[in-house]
Amino acid sequence: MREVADLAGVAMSSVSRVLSGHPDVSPAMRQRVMAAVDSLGYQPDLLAQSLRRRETLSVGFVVGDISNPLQSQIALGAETALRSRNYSMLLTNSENEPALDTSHIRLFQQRRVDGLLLSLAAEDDPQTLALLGAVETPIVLIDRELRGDVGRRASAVLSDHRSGMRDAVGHLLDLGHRRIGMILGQPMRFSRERLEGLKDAYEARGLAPTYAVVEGQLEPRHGRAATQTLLDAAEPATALVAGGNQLLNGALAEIQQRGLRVGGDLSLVSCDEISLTQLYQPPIAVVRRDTRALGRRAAELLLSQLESQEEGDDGRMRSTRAPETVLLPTEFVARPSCAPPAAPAAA
Amino acid sequence: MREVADLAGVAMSSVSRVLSGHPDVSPAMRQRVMAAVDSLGYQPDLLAQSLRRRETLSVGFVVGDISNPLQSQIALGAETALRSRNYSMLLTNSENEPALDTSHIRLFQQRRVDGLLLSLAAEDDPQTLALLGAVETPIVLIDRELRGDVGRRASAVLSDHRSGMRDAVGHLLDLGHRRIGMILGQPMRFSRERLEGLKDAYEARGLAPTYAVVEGQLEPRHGRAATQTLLDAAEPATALVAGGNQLLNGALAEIQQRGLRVGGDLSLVSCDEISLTQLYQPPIAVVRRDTRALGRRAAELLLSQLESQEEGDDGRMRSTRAPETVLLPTEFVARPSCAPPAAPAAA
DNA sequence: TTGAAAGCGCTAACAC
DNA sequence: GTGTTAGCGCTTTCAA
Repeated sequence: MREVADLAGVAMSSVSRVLSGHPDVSPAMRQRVMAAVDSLGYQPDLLAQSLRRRETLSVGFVVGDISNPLQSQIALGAETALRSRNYSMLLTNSENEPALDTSHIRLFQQRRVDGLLLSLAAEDDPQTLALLGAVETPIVLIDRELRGDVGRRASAVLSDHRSGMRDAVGHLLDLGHRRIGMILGQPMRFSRERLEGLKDAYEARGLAPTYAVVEGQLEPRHGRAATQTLLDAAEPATALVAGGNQLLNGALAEIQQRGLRVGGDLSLVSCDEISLTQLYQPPIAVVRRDTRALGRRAAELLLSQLESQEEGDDGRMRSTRAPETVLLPTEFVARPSCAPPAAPAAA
Repeated sequence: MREVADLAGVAMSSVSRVLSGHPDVSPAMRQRVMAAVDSLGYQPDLLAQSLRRRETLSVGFVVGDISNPLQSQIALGAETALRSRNYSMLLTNSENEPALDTSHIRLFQQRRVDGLLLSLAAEDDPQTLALLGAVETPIVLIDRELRGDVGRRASAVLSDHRSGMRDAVGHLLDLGHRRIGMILGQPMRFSRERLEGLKDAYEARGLAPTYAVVEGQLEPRHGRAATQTLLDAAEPATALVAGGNQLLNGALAEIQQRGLRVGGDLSLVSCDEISLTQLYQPPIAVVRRDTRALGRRAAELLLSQLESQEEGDDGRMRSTRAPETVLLPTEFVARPSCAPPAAPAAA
């Protein structure tokens, strides 16, 4: 920048003003400076700019595992939205370890990110909650719900898992299934809501709670083990609901191993659309949602917090806008993986 | 840091030395400083540190579309490796637009990233090549090959698509297929290599080149359209090779629409393993590779360049290590999606 | 071994 | 409208 100023024969501050679009600059000055900038191919140093301006135009995104299609779609939506407003995204994987969540959040703070997008590994990790309580920047939780002050101070985008699952289980019940087996992941909001949706459907029909639920990790191994459990029970499940694509993978592996026909011997519903659910034969019914929009809305919530910031008495920036929680819909899509039970339950 | 120094009653420079592990610090000093750091919960500002040290411990990753499983697995591998050496990853999507590639690379430069991990949208975009020619930091290309000086100055991790495809097509030929239809993406290295592998297999058996190839974009739409083309040809293909998971999606959609049985009416091979290829009935043969290792090796190449840097005469850092190119294997996995043609070709 | 001082590249008062 | 100056938070000579 020094060079640009010299070449243009003006002060550095003038160059700075031109480049940052300050209103009080004469056209002549703008001309000279821009000419010098072009001839030198000058690019401002965002690092120095950030240090001085006290904002980095960067956002930290903590995700469990970016290789999971669900999460990478969220990341895409978020990155695209952030980029459209000139923010960059720092991405890190927590490997579903709360301890990594905290260390990454700490690192992002040291990098002075302007905000945090969090898809946490746990909703009740004390370390994480304590750390988040001390975080100064806006936070947006993605499909997570935190208790206490932290939960109240953070924005969030949530999916309405409950209503989609209510429809899904309702569909199975209406087909005649009574022993429905549900495979869930970690005890977080999405699991609780799905379970509630399941209960809703039974209750709405005045049916006894003859379902079975197996909780575990959102991993294929658990999907497979849970499927075994549910199929080997005294009263085997006639329909399975997999609470995520990883669980579906495990469930399908077990189903195939046993030579069961999906839709024939066993009905199946999964959560979140992936190419497998659409192209499997028979196609697999899903509770789906717009995952990309989930990421996009999360970024938008964060941006709206960032863009409504004012300098507080202590010199720190504080958002003037209250945190928001957005609930995005889910939709049950019936497909041939759901059919009446092979041996119909007594009506 | 000022506060820490005051509390400990020492100079800021001493605090700095303690924190950055300078050898010449007395144990007493270390004690005092660390006590102050702990009591204040001080966290160094990485931004200021970066500005001064002239390194950011950050790497820019430009990817076409992170929601693509292939690319998100690469990203996971890369991020994990970078993180293990304390680097952070800035991620951006080019949406397969060369123009976005360049603008993102430019942005990353302004953010003073220490290096670039690039999965470019095109291998021959003049703007991109010109820009890369001016980039000072180490670059690692991911499954891309650039011509000229730029290509020589950059490191790269490449997959050996050719040999895996040679085996795949060889398998189809040995089953009796002669009209093999190949669906490829953009004209980049991975497409060229796959085509070469195809040719290799025909030539190795002394067969006439009775294959058909359709090039296009790595998108489901192209996969579908190409499948139509290949199946509606005067001499319809009896086996299809899809050069990527997006193409497979489109191809399968068309195959199902036509009511064709994979493995029965039509043999099928895809590239890169996804849950669909493993769990489809029948399972789909693939040319697979360790995508996570691809990302990991890319990050490792970059790190080895970064860690062997020295200050040049002009004050800039230059790596003393020559760029490396690593070739990673692919492996053909035969599966029931490949079977003898319905109407066997004349032997 | 430690401290004082300069400065990374930029912006924001403040003065002219 | 433009220039001068101070300083963001840190590291790194240099001198003591």
